[in-house]
Amino acid sequence: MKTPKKPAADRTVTIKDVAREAGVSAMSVSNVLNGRGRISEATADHVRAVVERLGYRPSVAARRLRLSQQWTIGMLIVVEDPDFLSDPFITAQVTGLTNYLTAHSYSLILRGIKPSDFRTTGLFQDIEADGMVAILSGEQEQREWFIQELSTLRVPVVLMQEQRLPDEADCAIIRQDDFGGGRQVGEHILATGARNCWVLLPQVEWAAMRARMAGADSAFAEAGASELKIIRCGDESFEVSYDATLQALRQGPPPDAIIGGNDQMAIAAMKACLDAGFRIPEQVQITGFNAFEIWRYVDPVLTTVRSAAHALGERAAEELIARFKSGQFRQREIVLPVEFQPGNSTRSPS
Amino acid sequence: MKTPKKPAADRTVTIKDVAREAGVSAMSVSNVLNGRGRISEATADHVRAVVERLGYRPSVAARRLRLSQQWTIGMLIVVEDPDFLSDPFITAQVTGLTNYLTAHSYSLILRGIKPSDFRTTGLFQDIEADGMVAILSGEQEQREWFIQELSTLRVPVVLMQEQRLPDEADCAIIRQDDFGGGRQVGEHILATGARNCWVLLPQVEWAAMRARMAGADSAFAEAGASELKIIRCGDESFEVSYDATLQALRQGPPPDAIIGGNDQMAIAAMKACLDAGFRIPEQVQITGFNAFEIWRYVDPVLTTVRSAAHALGERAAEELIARFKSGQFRQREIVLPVEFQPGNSTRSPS
DNA sequence: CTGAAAGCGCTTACAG
DNA sequence: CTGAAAGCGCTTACAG
Repeated sequence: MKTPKKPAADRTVTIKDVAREAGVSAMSVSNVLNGRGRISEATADHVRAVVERLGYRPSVAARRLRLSQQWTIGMLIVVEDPDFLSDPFITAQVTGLTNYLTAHSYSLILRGIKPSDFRTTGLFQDIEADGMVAILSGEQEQREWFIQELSTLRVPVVLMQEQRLPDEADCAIIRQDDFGGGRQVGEHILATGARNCWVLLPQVEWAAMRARMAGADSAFAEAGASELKIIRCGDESFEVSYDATLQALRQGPPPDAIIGGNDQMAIAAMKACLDAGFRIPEQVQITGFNAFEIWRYVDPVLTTVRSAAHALGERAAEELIARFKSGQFRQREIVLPVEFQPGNSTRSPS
Repeated sequence: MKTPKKPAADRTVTIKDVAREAGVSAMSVSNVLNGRGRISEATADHVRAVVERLGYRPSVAARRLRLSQQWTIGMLIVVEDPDFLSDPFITAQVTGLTNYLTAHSYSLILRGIKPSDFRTTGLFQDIEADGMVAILSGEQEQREWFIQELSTLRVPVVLMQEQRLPDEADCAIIRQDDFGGGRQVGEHILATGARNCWVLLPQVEWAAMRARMAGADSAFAEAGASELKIIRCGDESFEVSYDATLQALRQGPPPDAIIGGNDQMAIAAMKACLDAGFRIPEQVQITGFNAFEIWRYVDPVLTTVRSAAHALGERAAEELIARFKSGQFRQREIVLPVEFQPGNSTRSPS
């Protein structure tokens, strides 16, 4: 037996095949499928039947080339940690983004990049998208450099959690009210009578975390309380935050309260305090930030701030799609509210 | 003043522009850029300089159409929970996948789909990718239906954590040794003297979770211990698992041990036991599965099984890319090992 | 209501 | 070593 001829079914079915089979022109098929132009119902039905029978699926690549539109958003996560989705604050943003995009027939291309790699090669230059969303970390100067690089793609850019609107025109920032949340944390702690407080921050700072601390700081400054003492952790991991807290506790008297840069760090600090023999919240109070699922896992339940991460992602998608339609961002700076959420790791205000 | 003419810089720079500017043909530019054909060094350098000066960026869409290759993998996550990235087991797989793909110049399109939506419309038919990776949940019958639908895309498919190799030819499954891990958990618990045990499972089962329990079950059956009692939780969330455990505890004597379907559920069960006044591990032992960061957050530290989630994602990408090159999967069923990790939520074997 | 032609921006044989 | 032509699979004016 000879090698059988490649069956027709194995070739890609194109719009021409459908047209030929249906006895119409390719453009009629296109019109039927896209609901454009005027086509008689009879023809349309017939075309649809042939499409179904042949299993025709339009080529997205051809459509993209023809219309120079990609129906795609690129999401860039620029963090040092290769396990870039381990932070629930990031995953919630990604989820919100992709859920909104899917509902509006857009695709999401997801990519994590290390800042160090970013400098050497354009690791996102091959992403052909109608717009980009980026989560940046690191120093201000580095972030500004990223933003400039991003602008070379010549597509609209939304920056998540960036605090300062860049000069680039076709760019919007969207963030939650970290400063306000931090301020509420500070006020709450002050109201419990705490005065001497620590702040737990990672070496590589997030702009958002800095804003949280600035908020707490402003409350302390107004109240005339002593300055917040910064405890630097190598990173945000449980282990490192735990060790940093324990070491700080060994070097002197404990603080009245520890303000964690996020929930993860706060929980590590809580464990460190407990292991060092302090009672929470009687001796040391603890606060976190973000209120993701883990915040309930600990005992006592963490006082924290409920963040709008999922909403941030959704909103980014919404604004971007609106931008595509109107030609410019309707708002270049968007701030979503956060909600203070008292737990049992702090005392009731006296 | 009249409307200024659209500046040249605003038009997309094509390969023709570069060719004209460099005084060569478009194909020479293409050859220089792709390192194909024989081009004199002098010409190549000149072309590269012009590319740089004009800020030329090749059109991926055109390249895709021409070569009918997408350099893109689609990742489909079919779960009921719209917050589909909240499970660290899933995010670790996604991260492993995209990290490997990025390193090999592939893009990842990420999409979460509800099983219910899946049935009605092809929510992934518009994804034009060279291959697909899917994480499926739900009943066996439903998953089989998904797999069939996926095969209509006519691209290679890798199924994560699927236990049974489907009939579809161009399809591979990759999973970790959940059965073996579950068996080790069972053996460990039996060795501590526990006999009367519960198992915590969500209503909507994961094939992997079922395998874990089957593993534990086999150890119990061999030892002649009493059957594992299944406690059904509405879902995997902290709240629901907590409530289900508490309710079960109220209805009769506590078990010697509770085997959680994953870490999250185990931690919820642990809290429920503690809140009900039981000591862990003296009165009730607890085990989880996966060993993600949260397993350390609790006290006592959870006995669990370290999973290979990140490696699963990487491996999926690797196998898929190998499949593109060779024309067929080199292995259709891949099982990665897991590692039992004893903590303090179980007693030492006596 | 329907169709023939042109073109989106590339790359692959095929010639020279 | 270099180039002119054809074509990937669509859709958009433009005619009829």
